[in-house]
Amino acid sequence: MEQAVERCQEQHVHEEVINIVTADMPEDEILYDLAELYKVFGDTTRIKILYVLFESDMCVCDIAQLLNMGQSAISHQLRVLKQAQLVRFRREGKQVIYSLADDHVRTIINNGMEHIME
Amino acid sequence: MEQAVERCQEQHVHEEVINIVTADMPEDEILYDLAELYKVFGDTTRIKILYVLFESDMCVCDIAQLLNMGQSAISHQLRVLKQAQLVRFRREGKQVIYSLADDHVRTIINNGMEHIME
DNA sequence: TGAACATATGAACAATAATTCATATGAAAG
DNA sequence: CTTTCATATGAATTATTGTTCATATGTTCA
Repeated sequence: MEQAVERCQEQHVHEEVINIVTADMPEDEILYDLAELYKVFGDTTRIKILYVLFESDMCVCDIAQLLNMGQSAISHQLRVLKQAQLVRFRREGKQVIYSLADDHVRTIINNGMEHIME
Repeated sequence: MEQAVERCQEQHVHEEVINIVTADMPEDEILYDLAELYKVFGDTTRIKILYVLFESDMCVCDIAQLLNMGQSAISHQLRVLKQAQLVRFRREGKQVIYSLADDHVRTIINNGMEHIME
């Protein structure tokens, strides 16, 4: 991660710009969290799970069935989604029902859709 | 990727829901593209590059310098951003100047920010 | 309490990806 | 046309991640 500063022969950015960039760049921790969030969206299986949950709360087993995947794989991915606070869950008897955490999920996915649909 | 269908003892989702989910789920290719797009945002270095370009168009060397990273690493990541159509570039003499492709980038990043800032 | 079902979890393996190093390409200036 | 500077690219290495398999946890019902 550490690296010697590389420098153009002549510097091209104005001092002013450097100051603005440095001032506006969020803390490393925030940038890290942001990247972590997008990583969560960066997997087809998880995207599919979210799409399923757009329509209806659902138990693990039914999600696995709908996506034609193993229960364990879905469970692992649900954990990732849970940690990112994108889904919530409640127990109902033997089952665990998952649902979307909030509407950010829809917003974020829709924005992505817009971009790739150009 | 292929997997035997796993099925709950009793099926819990209504037939109706299955139909809706199946109807509303985008093509696999689209879901793949969507995941690919988010993967691009899912890396701190690329997020930083985008933040830098929010403020000003910039050559590779200056980006590397601002982020205190190697020229090669930045160049590799710019290629990824370029492929995702998130940045554009133009040649100016010996330098290659990169800039944001469009405003989706800001929108997407801002949405992510909102989520993690809760 | 024990059997059956639903889910979670840890280890292992395969696949991806980020950075570095070395080098190639390409432009400009002498 | 040769040197220098800016960038791109391929190979190698290390780190990360998704899925599977086996098994543990936890709930219900007989």
